[in-house]
Amino acid sequence: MRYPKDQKSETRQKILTAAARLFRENGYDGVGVDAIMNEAGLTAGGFYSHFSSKESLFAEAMATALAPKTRSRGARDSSTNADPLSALIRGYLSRTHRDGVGEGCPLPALTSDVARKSHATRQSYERQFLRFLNEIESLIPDGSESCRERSLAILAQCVGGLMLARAVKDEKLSDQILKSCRLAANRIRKDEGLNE
Amino acid sequence: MRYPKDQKSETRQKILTAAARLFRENGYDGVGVDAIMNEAGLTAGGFYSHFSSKESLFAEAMATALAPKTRSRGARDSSTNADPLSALIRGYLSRTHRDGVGEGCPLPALTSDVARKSHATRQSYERQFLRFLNEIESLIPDGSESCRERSLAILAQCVGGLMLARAVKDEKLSDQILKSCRLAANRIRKDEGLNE
DNA sequence: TGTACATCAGTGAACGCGCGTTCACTGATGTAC
DNA sequence: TGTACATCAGTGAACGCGCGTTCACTGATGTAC
Repeated sequence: MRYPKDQKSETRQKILTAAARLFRENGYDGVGVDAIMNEAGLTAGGFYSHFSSKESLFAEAMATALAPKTRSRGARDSSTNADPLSALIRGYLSRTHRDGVGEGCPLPALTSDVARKSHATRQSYERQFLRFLNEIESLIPDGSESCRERSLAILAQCVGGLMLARAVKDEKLSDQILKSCRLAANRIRKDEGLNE
Repeated sequence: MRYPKDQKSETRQKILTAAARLFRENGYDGVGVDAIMNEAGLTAGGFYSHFSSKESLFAEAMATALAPKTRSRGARDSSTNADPLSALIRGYLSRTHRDGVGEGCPLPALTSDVARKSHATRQSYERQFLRFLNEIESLIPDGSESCRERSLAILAQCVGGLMLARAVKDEKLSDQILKSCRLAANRIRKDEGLNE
């Protein structure tokens, strides 16, 4: 059957959304093309009229997961605390974000997968990485010393902390990890510079 | 043929060593039992007289990689700096450690794999994680405030930083990540407490 | 001391299964006349 | 306006391959006598 115009791009988007969630939850090797297509309400065979390979879908799905809808990466609360970077840190290193792998930031979930993939995939990853990094940097008051260094340290603190909090099964310990990393990341945020 | 006594445990050790390296380099799904056995100088069939499954080998190999020989986890230099925790941080977040995945700390390389494995595997991981955490904590001067919090934050900073430094292909950026995380981790080490 | 036998670490072929990918086909819609 | 045809998103079966695991077998060494 021939489908209404725009249906193809909608389908493509559905596949991307399904893939972005399933990859985050199960890793690259943990989901098959079949499962992704089923999740999108389709059958496996149609996949290759939208994407050239599983890996290229993976690269696009990573970008989808990291890029747009400001909601992602751990619900940012609009609570009392006025500082937007502090709010981002609190949202990122929250229980909600920890328990919502499928909707969360792809960096803790997929970075080690990416590191073993092709040049093109890694390049795409790096673009998204830099975009996120710049977002953090833009939230540090202008003119502060060593903005870039502090952004990198905060990002690594967040990514490492969330990944470890997810891997550990003792919930007390997991909560401790989140809390310690929140404190440390905020310390970096507030300090004027990192140099001793 | 029947082999000299002690040969079996030596073989077992060879398999573990090979697995520990190959898993770190390629991830759980990136190496087969076949490749591991070949690396150990054996054929695939013999595997199951040493281990009950690939996953149980994985759990033991993680422990092997994280546990003993004080050399691991990024060569600790015995350089000018006297403080042992500072030396650990410098070694961990070094180019050498970044470029030597196969001999380095398994946490940045294998944590996301572990998070998707069975209860037993995760439990084994958690024991090793705590052991490493205690090692860091023991290097913080006694009586300092919030030792545990600071150890956790330092560990997450190290693990996250190394993982990101490896994933990024721009070497300048990768070096920047290492340096920023070194500074941040040392800042946490030196500060008396994390609470504001 | 010498001989026959039991052991069992390791071999290598085979198995079954799942996965990424391909392909001939379908059939509702858009288009040409 | 109506009819015949072309299109092409999606189907579903099939393919080839690699992987984890199994198993009958091998043969050098240890042990019993």
